[in-house]
Amino acid sequence: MTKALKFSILHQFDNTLARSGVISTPHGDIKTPAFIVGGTQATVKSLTSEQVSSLGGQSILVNAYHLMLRPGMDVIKGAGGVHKFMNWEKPTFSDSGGFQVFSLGMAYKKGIDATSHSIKGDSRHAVHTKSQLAKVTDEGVNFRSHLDGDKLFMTPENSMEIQHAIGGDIHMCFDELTSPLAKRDYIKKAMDRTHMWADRCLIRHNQLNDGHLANLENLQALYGVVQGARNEDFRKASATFLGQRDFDGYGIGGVFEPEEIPKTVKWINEILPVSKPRHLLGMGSQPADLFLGVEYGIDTFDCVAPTRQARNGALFTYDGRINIKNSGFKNDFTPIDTECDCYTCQNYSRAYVHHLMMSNEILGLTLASIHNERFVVRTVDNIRESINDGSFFDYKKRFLQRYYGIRKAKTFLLEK
RNA sequence: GCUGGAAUCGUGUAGUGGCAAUCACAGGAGACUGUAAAUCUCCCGCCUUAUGGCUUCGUAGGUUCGAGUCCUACUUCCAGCA
Repeated sequence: MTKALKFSILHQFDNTLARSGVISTPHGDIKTPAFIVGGTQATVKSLTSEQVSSLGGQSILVNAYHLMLRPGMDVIKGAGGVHKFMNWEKPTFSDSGGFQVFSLGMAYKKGIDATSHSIKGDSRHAVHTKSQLAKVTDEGVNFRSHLDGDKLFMTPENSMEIQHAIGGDIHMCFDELTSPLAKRDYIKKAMDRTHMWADRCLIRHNQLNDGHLANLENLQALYGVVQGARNEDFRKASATFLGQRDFDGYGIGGVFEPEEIPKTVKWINEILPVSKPRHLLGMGSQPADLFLGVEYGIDTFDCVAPTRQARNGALFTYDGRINIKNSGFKNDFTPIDTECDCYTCQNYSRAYVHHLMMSNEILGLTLASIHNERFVVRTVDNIRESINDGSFFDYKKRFLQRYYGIRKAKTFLLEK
């Protein structure tokens, strides 16, 4: 059977799960490990597609739920697919809407802090609110549009139909994440449902791909998505179940805490077929996530944090994160990072970006986003090179010690 | 000069006899991980670790148990009239 996606491993790093390779799609290649840029609504917020390309972005991830609501599939089809719609010719991932089952469902207005798996003090009572916008059944998910309250029903099948209409290269199965507060029984139930949905996604996906056989450039790929929260037995069961299916690759979903990355990813990647690419969904807001993910076998990441944090003033430097809005930068005429090769650092100062952010000027969002996205993309590119030339652990140690300080970096360097 | 009005946090305001300091902006700091996010949280008179103490409604008096609030004078500003 003709496949939409080909994955070639170039280097398998000794005694680890880390590897480098190339994912080939109808819209070109992705050198892995790679950082996939978050472009939820068919836009990387504040950046043109040309800017994303210029900063080294190899691929963008768009979202089925958001694009279904607005502008709607008729518009995307009318444009000739998402690549033409947003003038992005490179490989494109699409997400299924599964994350919105979580963020508009269990997590909706409950103050659930994904990074602390706890409930923020003042909103404790909000656990009992019934205002969530998504309710899950085996058949699918009842949504209320977050835009206008409209009733929607999303299923594994129509998620695949939407993703095929969007016309990206790599799709995700429609899945169900569980709240960090969920009980073991529910985590199992959601995982089993995710598996059942994965089989339904695969069937519908193959039907839709059959319709593309006349023009092989339209063939699209599908990743199964591993769930199971923080439970080792569930994660391994999920990897086993999905690993036996004929997916083009795998997404790892439902990881919330950076500390979970090494062990969770290791449990899974020791089981998933070595020959298929693995994508860590939604993680990668700080350098340690990227190094540890790769070390334990991740090939691609996506994360909206670099652009979101940039819009809010938190910028990466090799010496740690800075908040460019802080008053100390008012008269600082040096670049955000003197070693950074991004467009912003080559042309503008901290004082200027500070001024733009304080004045709520939209150019500030763009310059800050270019810098952060370039910083993360370059970091993963450098990690890839370090795998190819055998210097991964040296590079990891040097980078993390400088970024976090020697003491904090130990946490990440002890992992094995 | 006359008449009327006004004066409260850095700024604009709320408070019209009962523990002054509401709201917004400006400012200070923090958070953000498959984007309900150019959003959210905290601080923002002074001293403080404070759940603590102190100060303060243009100035000076007065009325009252009690005044940012009522009365008198003054100062400054605004409007109108000369």
